[in-house]
Amino acid sequence: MSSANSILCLLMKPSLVSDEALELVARRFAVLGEPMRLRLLRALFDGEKPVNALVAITGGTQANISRHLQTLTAAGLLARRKEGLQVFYSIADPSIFKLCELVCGSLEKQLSKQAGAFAAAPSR
Amino acid sequence: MSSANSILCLLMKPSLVSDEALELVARRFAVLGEPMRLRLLRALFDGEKPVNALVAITGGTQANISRHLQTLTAAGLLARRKEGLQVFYSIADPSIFKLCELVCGSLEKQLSKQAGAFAAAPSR
DNA sequence: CTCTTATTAGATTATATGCGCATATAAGCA
DNA sequence: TGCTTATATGCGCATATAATCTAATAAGAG
Repeated sequence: MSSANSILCLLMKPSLVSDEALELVARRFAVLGEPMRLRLLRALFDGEKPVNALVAITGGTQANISRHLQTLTAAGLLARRKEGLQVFYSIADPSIFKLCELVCGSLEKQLSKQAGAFAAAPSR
Repeated sequence: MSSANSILCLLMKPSLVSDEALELVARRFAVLGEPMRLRLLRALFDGEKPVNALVAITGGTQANISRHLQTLTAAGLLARRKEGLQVFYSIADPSIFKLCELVCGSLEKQLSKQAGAFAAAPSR
């Protein structure tokens, strides 16, 4: 059943996606829609790190970082591992990688097209 | 240069993604983070439609739909074509399809795993 | 030109959310 | 038991943005 639904998704029939599912999707995108949270994900791309390291890397306040980590974890994107005083976070959902890839590629293409509109303007 | 950057992206080195690029990515995710905008995209998955049709399908007010269409167009996700009195919108960025696929799949997996945590709890 | 229809734009309000401060909890150590 | 470090959270402010209302523009018909 899960795979059948997945196949529908693959067959590009999102009109069959229910409104509830759509809200979940929107929520996930919204979670990814904050620069600081993306910075955290970027910092975690090469492996798990404790909170204090993430605070140092991102330059945010400890409280703010903790909140964002909570948001990301609640969304199922990060995993939490406690070891003594420290808490280690790591990326739990590998789909993040491809998402980043896709959006990066799309934005690149879009920007280079816009740039080309200036440089390669025809004899119009 | 563009392709080199793309390759870096493909090689999973987002730590090299600049903060500026990261803001752009966040913005794109944020645009996709509103349910009504996803409903508009869903309505457009099978081809271009005029605004009044989108208003009817989504059930939103005309003014609100217009604003969201503007947001999506400004983000480069939709294309606008005017024909007489009507304005037709269509999906301009095909990466949307794969994005939806990825997130849908990820959420599906996540939810079924959560469900399984209840049903298939071992003899613990 | 005037009327009608389709779409967009401005202004306003309501809601949500990021951030920082202070503090609370938790874990280890003396 | 205190003391220190690491992390989490309650609260308030500022801001961003979604939704609604009221017009304003644009395009065709009479």
